[in-house]
Amino acid sequence: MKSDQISSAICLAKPLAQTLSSFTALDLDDFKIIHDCAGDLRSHAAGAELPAPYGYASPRGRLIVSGSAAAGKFLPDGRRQLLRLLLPGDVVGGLGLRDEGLVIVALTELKTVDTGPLYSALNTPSPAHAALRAAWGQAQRAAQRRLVQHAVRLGRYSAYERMADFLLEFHDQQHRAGLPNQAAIYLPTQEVLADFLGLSIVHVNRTLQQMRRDRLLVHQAARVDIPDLARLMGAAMVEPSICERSRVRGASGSIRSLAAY
Amino acid sequence: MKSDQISSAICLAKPLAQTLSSFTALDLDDFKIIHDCAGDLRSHAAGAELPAPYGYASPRGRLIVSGSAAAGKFLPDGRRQLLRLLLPGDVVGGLGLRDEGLVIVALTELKTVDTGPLYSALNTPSPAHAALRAAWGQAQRAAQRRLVQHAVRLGRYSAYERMADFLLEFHDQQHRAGLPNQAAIYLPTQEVLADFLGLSIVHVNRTLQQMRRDRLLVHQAARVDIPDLARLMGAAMVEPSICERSRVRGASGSIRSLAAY
DNA sequence: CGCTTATTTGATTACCGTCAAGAACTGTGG
DNA sequence: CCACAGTTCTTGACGGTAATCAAATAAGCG
Repeated sequence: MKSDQISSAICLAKPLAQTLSSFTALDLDDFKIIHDCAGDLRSHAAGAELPAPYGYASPRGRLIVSGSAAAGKFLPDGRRQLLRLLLPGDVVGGLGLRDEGLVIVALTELKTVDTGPLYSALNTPSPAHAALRAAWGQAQRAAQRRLVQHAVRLGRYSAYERMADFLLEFHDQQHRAGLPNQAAIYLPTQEVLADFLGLSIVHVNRTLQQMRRDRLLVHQAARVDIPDLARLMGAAMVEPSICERSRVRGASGSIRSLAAY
Repeated sequence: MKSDQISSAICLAKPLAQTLSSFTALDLDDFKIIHDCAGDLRSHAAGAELPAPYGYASPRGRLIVSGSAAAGKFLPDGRRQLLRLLLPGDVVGGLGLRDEGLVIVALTELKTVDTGPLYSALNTPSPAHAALRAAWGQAQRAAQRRLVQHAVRLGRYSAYERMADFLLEFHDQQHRAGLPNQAAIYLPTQEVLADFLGLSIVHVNRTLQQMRRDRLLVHQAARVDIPDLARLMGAAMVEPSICERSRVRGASGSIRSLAAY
């Protein structure tokens, strides 16, 4: 294998490695497993619906390496409700939440790879890769918590609260996956936001504007800066004290060691 | 063990046996396992919040044998969003969806038992109880599907659609657990309904009245009759053709054999 | 038969959706 | 480099669904 292929593969799997090690510190063997998930690279056009073998019905799961997608349900009259936003580092299908009945659509040009090695490591009950399994379990539980919180938002939060809470969650999701700038996140189109938050596109626009006027965020194109995380948490009714969104720090050392590998 | 104790235990576990065998036909050994779940019977007063060891944090899971409960999240200002309605036959905690961060409240006087034997059978990778594990897995996936559908309802369904879809789901849930009358279901108070459906109590009342006027249901006290299931499905935008709510029939034979046991 | 809890009803408000149209941004080809 | 078509974003006007407020039944229950 040539060296540029290796570095390319590292780049592909890095968001997953970052995300998992944000839950539990991994060792070098675990990173090798993740890094080996580079087979069967596939592209999907923006707006395309992922066929079952590459979506939740994928037998071993597929890792998103670039682009973004969303899982949701489509109603017969054209309405749709998105339930998960999928970013690089997210794995769909295979083990874990299958979310059956959901459709996955590519929001942008999307690339995925097969997760055969990861699937094998998670399935073997051997003591090896215990940390990897632990991290995987935590990631699955985090995804489940997000779904639960999403239902709570949709049922009982106002548009403003809903947006604030979502922005915090998305912020967490993106930074776990390795986004460097601590105060910035990147949003999908307002139409996608509307279908995710159960709002109309017009109301999403007005809500974002209101939050800008309230200095909760600075907003240019797809990039959003959060000048005061604490105030945004206030708007989302998140107790800053508890902060269940804590992260395991110090994993970056392991990431660096992977780059050396 | 005296004979009346046996019949009492059978009665306790029957909703769980019914539910599981509605997914996959079980054999006698499986029923024995379920029937053995009768230890550590506990009562909780109506309105009480279940302490962690008896809710989702229960190490091996607890089976609801009588009464009803709800899992949901409470907001600091008093709003609450319920996410699951728990009936006899439902198991909370232990294996399966842990739904962390959720609180369980007893809606009525509630009795639960420990599920030690079931937990052991599900955890042993032996070929014995394969059917039990399969049924358990399907039950877990059904619960996950209900959560997903709940989020879709909360996000994109009108109050009327939301109520219709919920009634169908609740109908399915109750009849899997063994409710004999095919056309009837039993509802919690309208306040609970409101907190589950993300509506105000007043609007729940008006929505139910409208459905009564539309002859979608006949409504006396907690009991609701559904004269025309197909029309209700239409109101909930459910394709009657696909009918993913299909049931494995013929399990009643096995249930009878348990009674003989 | 009072007490509490649950259901029902009316009046009013507001949040958010819909409709419509213009502005800004994007990439494309001449 | 600019005209263009196509998204995406923005803004205004209006309407409807559902929340809120308030109070009157009705229904369990000791």
